[in-house]
Amino acid sequence: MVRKALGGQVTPEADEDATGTLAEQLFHMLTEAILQGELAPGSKISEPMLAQRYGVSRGPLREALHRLQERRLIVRTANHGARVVQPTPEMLAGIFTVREALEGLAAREAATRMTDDEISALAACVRRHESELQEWVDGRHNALGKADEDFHFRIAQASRNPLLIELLCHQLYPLLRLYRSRNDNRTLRQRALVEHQRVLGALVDRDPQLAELTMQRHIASARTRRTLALGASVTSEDDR
Amino acid sequence: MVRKALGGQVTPEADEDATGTLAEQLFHMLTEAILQGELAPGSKISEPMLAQRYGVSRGPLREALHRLQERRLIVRTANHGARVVQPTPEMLAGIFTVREALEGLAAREAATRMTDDEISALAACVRRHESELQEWVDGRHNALGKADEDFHFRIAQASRNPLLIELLCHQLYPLLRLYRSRNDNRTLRQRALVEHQRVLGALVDRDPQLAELTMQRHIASARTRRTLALGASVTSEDDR
DNA sequence: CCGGCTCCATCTGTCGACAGTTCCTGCTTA
DNA sequence: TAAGCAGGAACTGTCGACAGATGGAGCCGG
Repeated sequence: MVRKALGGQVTPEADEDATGTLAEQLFHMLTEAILQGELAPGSKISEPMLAQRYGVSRGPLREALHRLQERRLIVRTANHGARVVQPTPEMLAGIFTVREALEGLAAREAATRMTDDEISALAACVRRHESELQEWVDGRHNALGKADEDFHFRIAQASRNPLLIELLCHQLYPLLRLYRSRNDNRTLRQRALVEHQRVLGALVDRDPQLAELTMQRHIASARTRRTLALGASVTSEDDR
Repeated sequence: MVRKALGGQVTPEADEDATGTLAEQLFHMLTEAILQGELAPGSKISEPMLAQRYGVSRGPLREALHRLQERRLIVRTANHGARVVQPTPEMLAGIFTVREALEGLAAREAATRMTDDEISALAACVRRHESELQEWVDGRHNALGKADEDFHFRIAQASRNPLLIELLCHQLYPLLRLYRSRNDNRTLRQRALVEHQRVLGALVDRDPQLAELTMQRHIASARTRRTLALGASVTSEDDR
């Protein structure tokens, strides 16, 4: 009956979802809606509108909104309502700076804590990434983005640090998806693959220092790519 | 009448507090109550009881609880209620590991971004710490703890990274206060003062690398002190 | 023609009440 | 006597409704 009664172990894949309570479901639905772009960045969130749209009352909806506020996906001002967060280049740079530190830490910890099975799974993940890159078809970049995220997700899990896992997987990665748009071309992904292989190699060698360094350089490389590609994304979009 | 009617500019210092809305007030009150120990770690939270205690309805209270859940100060399970988070030595170690990375990053960024005035203020903070240490009186460790936190708080602010500031000041530092108990003696605080002076020196020299390293060593040193002092606090773990 | 004021529609914040579930208590029965 | 079951009390989850506040439309005066 109880689904997450376990105390200290973290299931590597199973995300919490469909927990039964409406507020929980709404929280996940709204998170996806924001990250998918269904709720436009900067747009105002009307509680009655959303309540009708999802067929629920305003009570659970407001509870979900308060959680989204803590996740920095929406901004609430008293008596003015909530707005979807507006991504800025400065915030993106800040996210990558923090990510470089945290993912480097995760890779360093993973180098000593990862099991052989997990390393094998990670290697398979990289190979899948590679094969997907060979049979490239435009319009599939969505699946590729997931393969990339899966790589980082597995390393975060292998750090065995619940707080670090939470910060990376549940806070930084979602925020990054706000910026993940049409800036994935083949050259960049090939570059990312090479860097992933380097990190994997360091993990196979159980070399914490090298794992941290290769991961940090990978994030830094991704930052320059992302910020450069973001140059033309000045959205003139706004509504009040 | 309108308190924060401005639209696009964010006030650099003013923290949200006493916003008028009950859910917001409750969120801060409950945060303080948990961190102060008024709500015992691991204890169950009864919504009707808390609602009566603060003289509000369950609606705003539940909204505040959902925010606390995202801050990892309480744990909620569906249809079972909420419990104040139970600190564990493993979690403490994880917090310090993350903190070492993030505060090192903050110190590195602060070395180049901090203004001269901010450095002066930080130096004054360290001197105040020093003078308080000289006129030591037992029972005042609470004020000293604030002085220490103020030091790290200022450096975090000087990183100019909103996400980093949020993670450190609003997530990690509160979590740390859960463990801050009666383990502050004079020798340890003297040691901390010396380390603070080293970090300050690196910042005065505008040396990012040295600032990061001294801060990381300071956190690591604090970790060993804290975890050692925590040896006897093995609370009999159970619930449910 | 434009600036300011008034009134109103809408929304957010808050409350009380109802339904479903869980846990505890007490009784029944082997 | 102990295990199992039924009943009820209390709590969580959810909903609809009311009060205060905000923003805008429209009117009036300069």
